[in-house]
Amino acid sequence: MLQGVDMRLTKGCKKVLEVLEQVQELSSAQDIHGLMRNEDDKAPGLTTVYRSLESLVSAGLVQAVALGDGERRYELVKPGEHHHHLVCDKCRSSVHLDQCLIEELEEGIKNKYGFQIKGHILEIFGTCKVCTAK
Amino acid sequence: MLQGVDMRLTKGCKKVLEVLEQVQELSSAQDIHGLMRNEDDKAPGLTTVYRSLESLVSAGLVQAVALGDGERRYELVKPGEHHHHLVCDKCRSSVHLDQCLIEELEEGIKNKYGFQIKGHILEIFGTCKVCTAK
DNA sequence: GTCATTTTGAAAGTGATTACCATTTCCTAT
DNA sequence: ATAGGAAATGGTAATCACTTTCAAAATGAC
Ligand SMILES: [Mn+2]
Ligand SMILES: [Mn+2]
Ligand SMILES: [Zn+2]
Ligand SMILES: [Zn+2]
Repeated sequence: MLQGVDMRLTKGCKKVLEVLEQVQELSSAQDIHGLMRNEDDKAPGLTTVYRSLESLVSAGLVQAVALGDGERRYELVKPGEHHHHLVCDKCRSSVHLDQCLIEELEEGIKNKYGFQIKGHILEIFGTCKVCTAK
Repeated sequence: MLQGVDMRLTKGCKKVLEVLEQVQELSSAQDIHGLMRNEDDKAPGLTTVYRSLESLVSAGLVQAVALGDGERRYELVKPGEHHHHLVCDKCRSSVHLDQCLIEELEEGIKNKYGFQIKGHILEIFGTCKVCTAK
């Protein structure tokens, strides 16, 4: 899983990866730190968690997700890939979409506006199937 | 322009609308406040600017834009409508897209995932035509 | 082992946004 | 016009995620 990853795998990074493998929800830095410290008082400090997440995002192993509330979330991704979500207002669960809807538009936008796309944010909010049923 | 708008148009709101009509860039609450205070020491305070923006967004006259940095931006929109942007990393200018790419997907997502869409965020980053030319 | 480099983490700092709360303004009934 | 209650205002303090600082601890090449 970490084949050919071009980065120093510090203790902090390894611990963060462990936690992200466990929970498969979107987790904030503080969530991750809290989970670590629950089962080990000697787990990395919050600063290290932030730094590790930064490294892991640069390396493409983790993606950062902006939900528009001031709190960034993180999750494991297939190296170098990314995806978007349907986030439920009620239960905060999220459906992970299997394909990016934006990448296929890059060519058209480049042609129409002369704009060179380098990144994007896209998240969809609403009510999930389970919560609608209630 | 304000026909049939269902909200109390306070002094603060009017002043905010004035500023947003002038600048047609995405502006933060603090930008707006700063512009007001530049030309009038008695202009509404920052708290009022935030409150006014909240009302105007509810009324559908203004849209809030999340760019993923912790600072919300605002801009006038055609009442009840919204749109998305191509934001240039270099000069921070933004192209306002004429159609929402997500709304047309709502039906498909509803059918595929049983997810009822209520909102979304979508912003695209990169380098604009002008900055690429340099 | 020695010493330079990297990593770590508690505490302090930052910056946007929100909560408080006392004062002012507005509106309506008399 | 006036009194009184509701709404709006604005300075200050608080909040909260995140970043910076800097000194101590871990690492690793020689
Ligand atoms: Mn996901
Ligand atoms: Mn716009
Ligand atoms: Zn995408
Ligand atoms: Zn849209």
